[in-house]
Amino acid sequence: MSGAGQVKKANADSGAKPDAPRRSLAFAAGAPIYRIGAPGLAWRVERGSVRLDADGHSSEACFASLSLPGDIIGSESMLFGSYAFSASALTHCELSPWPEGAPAAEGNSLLRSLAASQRRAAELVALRGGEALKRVTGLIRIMAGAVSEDCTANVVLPTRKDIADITALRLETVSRIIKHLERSGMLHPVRVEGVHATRSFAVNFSQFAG
Amino acid sequence: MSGAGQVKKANADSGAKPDAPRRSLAFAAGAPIYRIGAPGLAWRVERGSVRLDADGHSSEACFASLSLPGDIIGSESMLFGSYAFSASALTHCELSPWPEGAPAAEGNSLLRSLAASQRRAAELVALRGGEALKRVTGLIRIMAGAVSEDCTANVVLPTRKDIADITALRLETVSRIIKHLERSGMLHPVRVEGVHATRSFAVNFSQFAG
DNA sequence: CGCATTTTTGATACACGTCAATCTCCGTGG
DNA sequence: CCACGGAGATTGACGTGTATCAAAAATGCG
Repeated sequence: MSGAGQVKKANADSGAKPDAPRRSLAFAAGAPIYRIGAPGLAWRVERGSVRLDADGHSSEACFASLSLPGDIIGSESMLFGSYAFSASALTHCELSPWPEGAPAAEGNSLLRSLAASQRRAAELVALRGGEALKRVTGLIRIMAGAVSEDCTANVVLPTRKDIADITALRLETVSRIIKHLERSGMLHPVRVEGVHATRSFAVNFSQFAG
Repeated sequence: MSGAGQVKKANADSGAKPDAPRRSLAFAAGAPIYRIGAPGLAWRVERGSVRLDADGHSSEACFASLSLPGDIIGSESMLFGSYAFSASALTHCELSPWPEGAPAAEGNSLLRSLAASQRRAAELVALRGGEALKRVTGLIRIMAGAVSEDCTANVVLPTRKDIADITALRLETVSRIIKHLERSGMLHPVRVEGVHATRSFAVNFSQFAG
């Protein structure tokens, strides 16, 4: 979603040995990664965030899942030969082919990604109920990842529209809430090269309620 | 949840050969199946519906997932040795140990249950956004399972409270919507032995909007 | 038959959705 | 360098779909 991101794909480590398989691919925020029904590989999200969309019966994509670093996406193609969801980059992200090692003897790896998938699904479910403020702060916490000792972290958020789709709110509501969090001092806009000024924040978790 | 269901467990096929492993276990509506943190097996839902709950930081369980016939639950215990969610019966249900065959060489089976888990998660996400009426009819459609040629099926629904937890609505809202569906002729109460009169319906899908 | 649980119904309030205008940020081209 | 235009974000005013609170009715069970 989020309209206009150009399809800038790039090989992340172009300096690698020529015979080695590609290590990872980078996608700009908003860029499509793969489309439902298309054939392709499974991927591991190395950095950034990815949005999965199910088949909205018309052309409008409907949000299905969120994937963060460590998550596996597109594994259904190993079974069906094609993707069951569309994927697009919520923020700048890097993916690497999965599984990386031997294709067999990965039973435990599958089990791990199954467990991870279920935990992520439970988090998503939680993000779509309860009051709007908690949904948005919940998403921010999940996307922030590692938090330093002083309860501080940096986040790059998706567009307001994408946050709205994830939390089942409206973009205007999300905008109001994020502005409110800024004014409360929980979020500080941070300018990062190449990232929209409205999407990169320093978060102060000590002020978070939950 | 739905409070009071007693813990009536029973071996479903008590007449089986004595040396054969247990085939399946039955649970009454509302009965707890296993608790988060406890050790145990993975199960396949054969009939009925199961609710999974994550760790609500106080004692109140918070809805995490819904499992229907064919779904695998508790597979995380194969990895961690204990359950990551609590499970309880939404309706009368039967479970059988999983995997049933040889414990190894199940790679494909894991892949299938991973794909199924992701599809189910996407359905759940869809049930928690949009207008209340569509959420409830969406859940009814999912729980109805097989639909006959004349667009008719039978469903046994969970309590209003459980439906509310699944759809992120309030129990009063759910009650109003179901009554509305009854009066519109989309739902007909059906009395079934052993099931609460307010939870068993014949559904007429031809009158459903979506 | 009487109690506990679940469901239904009503009245009212508010959080969020909706509609619409404006503003900021950026890239593009004159 | 500045005018222009588009995408995303912000803000305001207003409406409404659900939540909330409260009480009665139905259902199931001992």
